[in-house]
Amino acid sequence: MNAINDDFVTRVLAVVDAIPAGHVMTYGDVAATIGSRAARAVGTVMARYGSDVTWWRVIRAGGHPPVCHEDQALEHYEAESTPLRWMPDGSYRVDLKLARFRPSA
DNA sequence: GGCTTGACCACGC
DNA sequence: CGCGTGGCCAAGC
Repeated sequence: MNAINDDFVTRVLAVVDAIPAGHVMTYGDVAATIGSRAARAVGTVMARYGSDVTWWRVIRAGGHPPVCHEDQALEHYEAESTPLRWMPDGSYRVDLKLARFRPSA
């Protein structure tokens, strides 16, 4: 589209920033949205530049947020009313069926 | 130039 | 989506 977003990192940040409150996207979906399959690269970018975006709206395909940030993300999910699914062993996961945001639709 | 790392995904059990 | 294995892609050295 534009030359202002020709950086891989900038595209990821733009997609994440486009996710509305209460919705989440998987790394693979973000990668596919920018026209790539580099789900891992998306995560790496988030780890470096995620401080400037709503990184908690980007999770894995299993519905589990970053291993070192699950408690941080949880507080954001409660604040954004994101649908959560609590597991019997005390853990939780985002309800992808309800919270998964699709830019294609 | 190539090798290693990484907030991953799809598939099989 | 419980767990383990292989593979794709991009950035850093």
